Amino acid sequence: MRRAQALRDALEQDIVTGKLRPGDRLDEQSLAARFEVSRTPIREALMQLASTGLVELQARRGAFVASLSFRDVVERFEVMAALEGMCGALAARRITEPMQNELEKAHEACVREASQENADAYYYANERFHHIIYEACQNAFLAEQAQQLHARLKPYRRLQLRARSRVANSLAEHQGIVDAIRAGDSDRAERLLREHILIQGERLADFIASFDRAA
Amino acid sequence: MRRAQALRDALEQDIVTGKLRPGDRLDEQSLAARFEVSRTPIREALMQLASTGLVELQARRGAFVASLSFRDVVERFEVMAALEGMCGALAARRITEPMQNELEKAHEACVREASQENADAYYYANERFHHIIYEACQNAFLAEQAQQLHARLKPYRRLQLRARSRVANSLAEHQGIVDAIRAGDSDRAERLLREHILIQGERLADFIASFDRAA
DNA sequence: AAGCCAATTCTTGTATACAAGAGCGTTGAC
DNA sequence: GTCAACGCTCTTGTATACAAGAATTGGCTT
Repeated sequence: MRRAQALRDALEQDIVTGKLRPGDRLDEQSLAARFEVSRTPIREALMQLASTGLVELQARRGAFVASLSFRDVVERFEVMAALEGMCGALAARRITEPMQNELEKAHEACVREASQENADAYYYANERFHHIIYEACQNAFLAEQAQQLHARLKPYRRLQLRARSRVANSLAEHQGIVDAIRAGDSDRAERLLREHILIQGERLADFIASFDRAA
Repeated sequence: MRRAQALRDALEQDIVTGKLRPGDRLDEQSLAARFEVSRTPIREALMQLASTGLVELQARRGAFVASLSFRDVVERFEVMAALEGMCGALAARRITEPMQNELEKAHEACVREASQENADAYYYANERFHHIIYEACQNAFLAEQAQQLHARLKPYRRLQLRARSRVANSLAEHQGIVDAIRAGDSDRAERLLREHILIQGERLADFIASFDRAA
């Protein structure tokens, strides 16, 4: 009945949306009761989530919603930068004409949404822009890895979009990336994409630092 | 009793060493009988292996030793190149003095083993060299990702070491990498390491191509 | 009164029993 | 003789029962 898969998605949703918060204990029995299944599929779902890093399993102590330290997050942004840079470099060499068109349309959508001042809509347009680059690199494994890490960093990426100026800068960076890919300039595409991500990490660091000072 | 973990390691060993071959069916009952445990920890181990990509789970059809297509392997070498490049770039900026010394000793060990014509010993010396670079980047997540992919590519990397000239070239490349890291030249370290890996992918492609022609 | 030890309880980890779907073989009909 | 359909078996997926370790609480000692 493939229940475990559905459970995995449900729990993932709860974690990403913040319904379950970092550090929360994930008791097998309670979850089993809540979803009206036995502990077996619950355990499967938890292990799958652990493999993606959303959940932390402590031996004989149970499962907890993973809480990334500041350092953990910065480290992941660094890796994300490397992966996206590689995607960009490969995309610049390998992108197909239809994909290039899609990329430019996605960029235009970002510009449109940014002017509407709708943070959520802009976020999704931005997400689509990046996903197209992942696909365009013609390396399914790389695309999958990039997408997985992208998803993992989702809650942290949203934080730093709140700064108004960041959106404007982000759009300018996107334009440069689109241009580099269209020109087939893989070195420039890689460098721009990598910086685009690293800047996000730095902005996040600023945000957290200011938060810490306020507290 | 944490049996699942031990089972995972045992199966992983069997797969990496070739005792279990790509495409082999992993029957839960047989494995349970062989390891004298119930199916439950076997299933846990299989799912963990699936998350690392060593095993492929087909719904309601069971587990199989994952067989990577030629394309899959090339894709993974591309990603490995990006990750190792990043490790090198960060290591050049962040490596500590003791780590630098360890790296140079590891390189010397490679040179020594290469002259002995002992393929296995060289392989392990080479592995240690790369692991030191992973650790030296001071990014635990990146190091973990690199190590995991490195392990996954192990069987394929060994293939291309058979060409004698490859070992000599590999040593020369290592020397360049050591120098770049010592000099703190992150761009050069990144480029050299990336090429070092991409060359392996290409040599492997040559090897497979020649194998296909012979067949 | 405070701290430590022990016992009980609660939770995870494993075994076994049961359900359901997929594959395969056999048999019957054309 | 061949093809198709039905049923059986074998395997996975889920539920439940049992074992073992961890935490907490209560009592005892200092």
